[in-house]
Amino acid sequence: MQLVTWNVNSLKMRLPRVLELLAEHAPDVVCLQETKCEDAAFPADELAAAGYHAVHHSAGRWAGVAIVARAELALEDPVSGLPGELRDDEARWIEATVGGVRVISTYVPNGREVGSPTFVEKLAFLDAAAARVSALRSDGGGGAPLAVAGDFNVAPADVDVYDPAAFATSTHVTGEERSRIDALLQAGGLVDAYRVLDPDGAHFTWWDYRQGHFHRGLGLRIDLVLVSQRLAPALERVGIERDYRKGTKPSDHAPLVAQWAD
DNA sequence: ATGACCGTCTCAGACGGA
Repeated sequence: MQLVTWNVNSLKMRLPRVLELLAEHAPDVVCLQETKCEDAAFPADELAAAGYHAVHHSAGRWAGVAIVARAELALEDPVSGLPGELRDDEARWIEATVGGVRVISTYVPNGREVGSPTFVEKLAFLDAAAARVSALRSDGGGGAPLAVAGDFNVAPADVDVYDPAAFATSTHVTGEERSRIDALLQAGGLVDAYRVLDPDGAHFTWWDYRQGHFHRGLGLRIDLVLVSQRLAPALERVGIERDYRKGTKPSDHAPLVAQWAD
């Protein structure tokens, strides 16, 4: 299976680049974040013309997540929302079973400032995510493996940050956030798929639009695909498609592609 | 290339993003 996760920063603005990705990679599944797309405006027809269908969780102008799959692959048992999240109107979590894998697309709250109300919401969201993957792990009757993909808004280690000193007082790097990523992995029996094949490399998935950060190599690795441990030996490729951060109307995030043998 | 972001909702400027 080939799975892509991509924070598109508006599906409406990014649709040409999304269709480009579908044509180039022909992925089985694409997890999208920040669709910023009302239900009525969701581009189902354009995706269908490309041979894909989708389930979508919308909050209107902000956030929004979707799971897109090849039309031949059913999107079974879709569930929107995360039990225990403090803001259940923000559309940050969606699940569906695709090809025997329980796939989740998530957009973790940014947190803005350490200690702010939204930072508290971010930590609570990560706690709720850990509880949810623990439940999915234990009650999976058929033992469906998990793929939790999305924009976690946490850089798991200092190597995932272009300048750790510059982030000394920032969100995305605190012990509180990183320990919750570790707890999420533990709760779900998951591994960070990117690190399975590249244990040490400094490679990023997000670069600020401002000040030429992309061209200066100043980014963060905050987009992750977390897979059940039993999938780890089957991983064939986990790569960041940097070219999608270039060209006409790029998102500030690059797609992350994970491929494993079925 | 010596300056410097993008998208949303609304229509000049706020708000969110990380």
